[in-house]
Amino acid sequence: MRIGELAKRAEMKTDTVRYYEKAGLLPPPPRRHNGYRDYGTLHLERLAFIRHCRALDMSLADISRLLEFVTHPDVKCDAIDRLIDGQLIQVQARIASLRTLESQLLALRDQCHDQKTAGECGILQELVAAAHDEGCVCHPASIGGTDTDDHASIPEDGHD
Amino acid sequence: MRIGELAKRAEMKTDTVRYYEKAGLLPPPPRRHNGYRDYGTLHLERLAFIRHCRALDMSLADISRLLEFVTHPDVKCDAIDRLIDGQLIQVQARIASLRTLESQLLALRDQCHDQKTAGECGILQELVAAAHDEGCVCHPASIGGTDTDDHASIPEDGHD
DNA sequence: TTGAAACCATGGAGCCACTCCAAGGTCAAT
DNA sequence: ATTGACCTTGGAGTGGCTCCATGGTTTCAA
Repeated sequence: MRIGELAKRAEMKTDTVRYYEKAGLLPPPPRRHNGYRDYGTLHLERLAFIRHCRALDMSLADISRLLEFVTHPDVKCDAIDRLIDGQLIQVQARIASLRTLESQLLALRDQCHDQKTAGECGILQELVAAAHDEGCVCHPASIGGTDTDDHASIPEDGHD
Repeated sequence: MRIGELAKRAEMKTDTVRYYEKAGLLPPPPRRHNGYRDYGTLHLERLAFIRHCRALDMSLADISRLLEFVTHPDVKCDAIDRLIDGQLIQVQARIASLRTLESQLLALRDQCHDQKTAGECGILQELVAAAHDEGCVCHPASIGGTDTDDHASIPEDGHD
C-alpha cells in the first residue's frame, strides 16, 4: 500500500503520515525499488490508534507514551491510568476557564446598546476602561478580594 | 520609560512588548541617543488594552482590528459587536466540544479495573479496539445514528 | 509513442503568540 | 576598572500540522 492509499484509509493527509513518521510515532516502512514507502495493515492500525487518541486531544508525546505500552504489554498499567487522569484534569480546567471567559464576553456584549459609532460603543469603552485599571464589566476591579485577580491574566492556551 | 519598566508595569515580558511592536500592534516609540526605546503613558495604556483583550482570548488580528476602532472612533460600531459575537460563538463551541471530550475520557477511565499490566488494561484495550473500528466506550460505533460521529474527529484547535 | 495527469520523494517555509538565547552595546555603582 | 543590570538585534524553538517548490515515477489515453 502506498502512502496515498494509507492516508485515505486513515482519513488524514499524506503530509500528516510523513510527519508522524518523522516524529517517531509511525515506524518507517520498507521502500519499493523506486523509493516509495510501502505500508501494511499494521501501519494502518497504528495510524487509527493515533487518530483516535488525537480525537481525545492527547498530545503526540502522550500518544507516543501510550504506543510504548502497546508494544510492551507486560509493564504496569497504572501509568496509563494516570495519563488519562492528567488529560481529564487538563480538559476540566480548560472548560472552567472557558466558562469564565464566556461570562466575560457576555457581559461585554451587553454593553453595546446599538450605538452608531465606535466612539460611543459601550464595548469599546469597557475595553478602553480596562486600560485605565478602573475595572470593567468583564474583569471587575477586585475591591473586596483578589479572587478574580489572577483570572485577568492571559489564558494559558499555548500548548493545547 | 525604558522597555523594562514598561513591561513590568504592563505585566508582560520585554520580549512580548517588542513582539507586539513588530506585529504592528504597538507603534514604534522614539529612541534615545543610545538606541533605547523611550515609551510614554500612551504606550502603557495601549499595552493594557491589548493585555485585556488577550485575557479575553482574542487573536492579535482581532485586537488589531479593535485598535483601529479606538483610533477611528467615528466609524460604525456594529463590527465591534460582531467581533465579540464571533468570539463568543467560538468559545461556546469550544466548551461544547470539550464537554464531549470530558465524557469520553471519563468513559475511558472507567475501563481500568486495577489490572496490573498494560496488556490487561481496559483503557489500552479500548484504544486499540478503536484501531479495529469496532466501536469503543468513548467513541461508540454509530449503530443507530451519526450524532456522535463527527465529534469523533480531531478537534479543530488549529486556528482558534 | 508521446504527452498529460496523478502519484511519489525531499526539504523548507508558514501558521500562532510568544519565549529564550547569543553576541554585543550602554550605563550606574562600587 | 570592573561588575552587574539593563538594552539592542536577529534567529531558533514550541505543536501539530499544512502547503509549496522541485523533481522523479507511473499510468493511462490519444
